[in-house]
Amino acid sequence: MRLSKKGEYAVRALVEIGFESDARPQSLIQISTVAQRTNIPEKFLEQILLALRNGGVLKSKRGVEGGYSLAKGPDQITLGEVIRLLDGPLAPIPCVSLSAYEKCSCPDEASCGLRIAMQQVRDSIAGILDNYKLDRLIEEVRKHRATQPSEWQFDI
Amino acid sequence: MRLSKKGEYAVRALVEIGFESDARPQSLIQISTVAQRTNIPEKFLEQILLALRNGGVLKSKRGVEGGYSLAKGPDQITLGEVIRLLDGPLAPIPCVSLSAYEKCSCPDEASCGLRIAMQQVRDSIAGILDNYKLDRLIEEVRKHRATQPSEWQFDI
DNA sequence: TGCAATGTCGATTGGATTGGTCGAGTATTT
DNA sequence: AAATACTCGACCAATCCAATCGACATTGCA
Repeated sequence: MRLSKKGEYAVRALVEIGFESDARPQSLIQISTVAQRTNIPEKFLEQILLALRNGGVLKSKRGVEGGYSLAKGPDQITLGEVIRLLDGPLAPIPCVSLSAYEKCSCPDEASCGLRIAMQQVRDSIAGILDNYKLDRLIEEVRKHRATQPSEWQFDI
Repeated sequence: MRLSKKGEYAVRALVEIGFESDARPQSLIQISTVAQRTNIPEKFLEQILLALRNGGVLKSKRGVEGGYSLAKGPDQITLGEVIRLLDGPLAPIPCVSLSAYEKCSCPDEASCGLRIAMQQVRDSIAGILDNYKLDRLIEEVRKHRATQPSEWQFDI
């Protein structure tokens, strides 16, 4: 039932990128900068940002003065979307997944108790994460950094 | 965010064992029988039942005519307890786990957005699974088997 | 007493996943 | 052309997952 490092890093990195473009709109931020500020291994972060880009959450520009920025407003990026992109389906068991449904071994899904319980779990996780938007996380960090001028940078 | 086979099998096996002792109180049921009825590999099931026994969910009797039975009433066994026993903490990230707390890398947990979101997820998962009791699952199977005299036995 | 049925337990295994690294590309700007 | 970035694929060690094996301990019964 765990969130992987990839998923965790993705969220932390997105907050950093979103925070940046909140402060200076249209600005790009480089992998290496994000890596330093968040303390995420650079080459690992590279993979993660690439996945986010391919998933339509980030956009990138190559070459000198290149970098990453959000592909859409931080009010349109949900934790659910991000975590699914890096960690796969939220459902604890494939027979209750909408995005990656797979039949399980019980003969009658409708009456399978385990399935009914896991269905509830899935709905509840998705209900939370699909409504938790990036702007909310950025706002929290903004407040926090305003009062505590971040001795560390990696604080989401 | 997934439930392992161990967790899944544990629940399926417990329903079978609980169903049996519901039908014939005080009766014991052998690993091999549970394995056949649930279609779980016998040696793998052995490990699982042992863990459930050591966790106080099952009790066992050795030797001829031995077997397993529930260590307490099916109304006192929750899915949360069972899944924690086999799969570890429910929390998606250790910094929101009650049973296995571990500090994460953000300097201020109280204002960490990711943590706040995951806290909600944890509470909601635990809220569901810690209130979902075995008797409810057994009841569902009982109803189902009454109407459909189980061509398959492994149907939870 | 002996033996067969049963649970107990530790070791091992093959494969997948996780977390991460490396190095050679390719695009873009100056 | 050179410098700066992102892109992409291969690789790696460690861990976990699912399952299997073999030896052993306990019990009931003949």
